[in-house]
Amino acid sequence: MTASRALRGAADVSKETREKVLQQAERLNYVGNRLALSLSSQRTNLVAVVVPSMSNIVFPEMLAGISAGLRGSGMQAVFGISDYDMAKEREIIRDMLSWRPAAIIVTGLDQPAETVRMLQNAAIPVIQLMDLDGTPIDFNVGLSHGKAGEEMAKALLAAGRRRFGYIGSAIDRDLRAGKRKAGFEKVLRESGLAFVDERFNAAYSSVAHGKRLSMSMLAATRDLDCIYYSNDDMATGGAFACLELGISSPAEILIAGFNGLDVASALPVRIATSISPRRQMGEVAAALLLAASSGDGSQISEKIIAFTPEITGVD
Amino acid sequence: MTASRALRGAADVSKETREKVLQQAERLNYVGNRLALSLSSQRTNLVAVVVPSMSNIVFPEMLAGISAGLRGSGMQAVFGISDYDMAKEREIIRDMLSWRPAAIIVTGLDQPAETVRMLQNAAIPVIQLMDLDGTPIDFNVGLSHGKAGEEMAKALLAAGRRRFGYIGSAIDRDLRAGKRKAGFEKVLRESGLAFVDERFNAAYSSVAHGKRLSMSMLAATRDLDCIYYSNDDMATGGAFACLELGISSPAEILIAGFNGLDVASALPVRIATSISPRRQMGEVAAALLLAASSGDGSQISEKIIAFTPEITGVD
DNA sequence: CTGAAAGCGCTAACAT
DNA sequence: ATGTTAGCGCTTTCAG
Repeated sequence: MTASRALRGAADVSKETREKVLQQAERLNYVGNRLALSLSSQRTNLVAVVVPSMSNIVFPEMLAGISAGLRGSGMQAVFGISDYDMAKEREIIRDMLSWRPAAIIVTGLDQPAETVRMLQNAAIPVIQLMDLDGTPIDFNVGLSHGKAGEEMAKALLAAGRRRFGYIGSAIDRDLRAGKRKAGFEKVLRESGLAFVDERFNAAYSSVAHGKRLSMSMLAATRDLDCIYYSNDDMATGGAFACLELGISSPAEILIAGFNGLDVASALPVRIATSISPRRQMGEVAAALLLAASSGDGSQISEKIIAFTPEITGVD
Repeated sequence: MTASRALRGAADVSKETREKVLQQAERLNYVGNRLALSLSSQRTNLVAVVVPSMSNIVFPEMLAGISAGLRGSGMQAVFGISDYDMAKEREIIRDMLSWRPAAIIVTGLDQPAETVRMLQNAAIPVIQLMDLDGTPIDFNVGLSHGKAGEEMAKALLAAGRRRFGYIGSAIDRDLRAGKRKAGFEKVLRESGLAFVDERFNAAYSSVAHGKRLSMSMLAATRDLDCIYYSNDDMATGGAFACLELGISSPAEILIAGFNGLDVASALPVRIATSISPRRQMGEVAAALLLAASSGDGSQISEKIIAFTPEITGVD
């Protein structure tokens, strides 16, 4: 018992005893057992996080934000990858909950009812991250992808663009990309417009797919002055296609994406994008959850924290 | 006791009883407690993984490989980010070991002595991933970065390149990039050559930094026919710089990187790169560790699994 | 096929 | 300042 106290730096241990304990611990290469600690104390330092993918840099960046936001708090993030599969996500969450995490962070807020029930039942802070379009279970940190699509369409229309193409990927699984497209289309419709051409890829977004689909669209028609992409990876491929085909961009055709990736801003052609603060969202989620589990709920004023992506490169 | 058996599908439970247990579990929204399970059974399903960064897509891809390789095994990966900081890595490892993981995967094999001692003391399979240049603690899956640098230099020399520049980032912390550079330089030296110009960035690699450093190098001298970069992110920035400056690449100046990123292969200019099988390395590490902890060590023939990166785009 | 006993390594609460 | 007791929720082992 005294050793236990000394090891975790409790107050009521004589300096002398503490020294001895620490010394022996060092000598024996003692490593505490968190399983026992957590089981006994009925609390863990685990934060479960579920992301849809690791192949798109935005999720790792978000994880880095969470990890950084948690640093120093003693909390430890545990990650699971759902591959954009709701059934897989449910199993991952079930599995993670069995570790009795202090909180859980999931991507988006389109979980099916059973997953929602599981999450509610866990009786821990739940944060739904990235998206804002839907009904949150508990906390919600993100941006409205529908609105992001709308705003981009408005900005492009204001800049005089009229003939739009759309290029996307796995639109059935990447729900947030779908919401952006829907928002974009809504604004187009309100101006009596529609996409001139649409091309999709069954697989997930990548620069190569963006380029390939762009090449095929541009081979079919040049009657375009803007192409909206599901994200910046795809858009980067579009920029490459323009460069290769000698299409002057943005003059002739403006490439528009979403995320504000590092690579997009360095591109030799200017592209339009909405900058999503994914790292910051992760940090904010971490801060929120720290506040929530510190018991002092009083300092939490809002359960929903909304970000607005900044649009750049339109003109 | 019977419930415990029924829940984990043990054989010796009557069908009838099992049904009843499962039904009640469902009704009560029962979620098992892994803390208790692991404490009691003296084993966990956790695999600790430490990576240096989440901002470079290669590490998330490696994690995705590990995660995929573990799927179905019941094992769960837990990730920590060291920010290329050996002291931080040590603390993360210490922390992770307190969860009594079944195995641990760390990036590279340049851990300081104290970390090595901790790892050895843990008495679990240790896999050092990505690099091969050094003395492994236990298992080692990766490629020789020194050799990768050498081979790239040889290939470039064979293709007739002679006047080389080097552009890198955080070379003091990214040891593997340093090994590639050292290998490259060694081969240059053997041909009586050396880098004409070198530029470094204190921060980590990014397309933007690659572009910036390339612009400044190309403003200082054009007496180059090849620039070797610390990796493909930086090299992509170099390709962008060439495009913007109207330098014909690869004809005039060839851009050479490392990793074989998706974006690099779609670039409108051909760049040279070594394709590192990072996802596959993750999968192999997972398979290895599964074999190692299944107790059946007999099926493990090699403790060191070496990959050879394929060089592309040199000519 | 089911149950009872003991214990995993730790901490909370209560002595001393 | 240190020690004692009980128990976290499960599994392992041994009995029935």
